[in-house]
Amino acid sequence: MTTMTNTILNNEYWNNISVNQSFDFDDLFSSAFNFVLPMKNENTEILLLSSENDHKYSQTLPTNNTTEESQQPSLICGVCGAPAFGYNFDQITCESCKAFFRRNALRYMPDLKCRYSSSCIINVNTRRQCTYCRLKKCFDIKMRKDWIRTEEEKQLRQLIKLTKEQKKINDLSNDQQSLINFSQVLRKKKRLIIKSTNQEFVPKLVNINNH
Amino acid sequence: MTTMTNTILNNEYWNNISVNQSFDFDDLFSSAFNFVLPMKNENTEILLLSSENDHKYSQTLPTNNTTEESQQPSLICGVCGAPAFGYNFDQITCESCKAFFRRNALRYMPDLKCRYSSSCIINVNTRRQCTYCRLKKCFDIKMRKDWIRTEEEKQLRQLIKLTKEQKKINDLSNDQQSLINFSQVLRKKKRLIIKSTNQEFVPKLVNINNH
DNA sequence: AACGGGTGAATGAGGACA
DNA sequence: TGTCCTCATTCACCCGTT
Repeated sequence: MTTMTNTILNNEYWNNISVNQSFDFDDLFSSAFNFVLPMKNENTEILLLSSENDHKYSQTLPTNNTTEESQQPSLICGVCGAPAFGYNFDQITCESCKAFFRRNALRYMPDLKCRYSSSCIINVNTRRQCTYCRLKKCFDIKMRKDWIRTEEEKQLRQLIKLTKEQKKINDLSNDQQSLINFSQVLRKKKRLIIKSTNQEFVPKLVNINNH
Repeated sequence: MTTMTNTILNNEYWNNISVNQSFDFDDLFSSAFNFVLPMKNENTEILLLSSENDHKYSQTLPTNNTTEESQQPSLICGVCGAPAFGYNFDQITCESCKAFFRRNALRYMPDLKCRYSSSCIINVNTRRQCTYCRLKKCFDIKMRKDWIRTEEEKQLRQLIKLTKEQKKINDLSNDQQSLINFSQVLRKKKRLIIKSTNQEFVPKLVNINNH
């Protein structure tokens, strides 16, 4: 029954996109949307049932009370509906969807294939069950993957920070003490550099050596 | 970068996947169920009781059990009643029923025909005696066979893993070269710094890392 | 205060082997 | 078949920068 249809749909979809060489997830996504018909998922009922859980969930959460004048408009996550406390990647989301987005938004979509019809309902209870649909929903509500810092950016920030420290030390007198501190910073930086060579920041390093 | 490799690999993979043959056991099962008289299930009460079921997603909750000795809520397997330690395929089960379900849930049901009246009582001692009824009970309590990874999924995961490892190795070998150069640069720089601790070598550092 | 990142215990999937 | 292990993922919490 539906499983069959879903499977076929999925395969058709994936076969199609594999032809397409675009690496832009956004493109992949929009094509996915055009392709997949909204269809009822056999899990739907289960998912809907679980509203009790939702209730319990919101109950138990520490409602940032602090003298109960928590004027927080009690935000809810645009992805899963859990309580949220602010914006993450340009949309109101909970902590877990924030982390989820950070981890997954840059992944290659086909790796996250949905088992069903790419139209899973995402809520607090089901969010863990389908990475594809959760991520799809993140993009749906327009979370910005371009706000995730790249490895390069992270390394750069670190270096800048260390450099600042270094400069501070520099500005101090050049007595023995500062020398000692300095070598500490140097060591730290060296470690950082070595560490960074294990990651995808490498191209930069390689470039340096190629010239 | 390596993403490219991943992509290519993945595309090859997806192109090669045959238009998968979906075995749908739901159908088989529903017919099997029509066949079997609705009978009292000794675990039913447990299942209904299981507002512990809400505990299911308590991972997201701020563990209410804090003060208490975080004793496992002493869960019991919904299939055989043995001690359980968490959810497997969406229901609380013991390790052995988990393994049993993984191994059998995708089998063709008629092969497992019960030699009695398809109403065997399943408990820790009897669970091995009737594969059919044990499996039936698994489905009764709504274990999800669709959460068993398909061959496809397993292969994909494998592929992803291998690709990552490959990448790491690649990066490493690249790095060996760059590391050598880098440490040379570092040494040089260090000498320079020690020689002239009072000057503004800092910008130099930044520049080097920016290229 | 907001909102980036990082961490580590817990969870739950598969696998090996007796 | 059942036990025990490995490993990827999740998310509550915390830190740092702006």
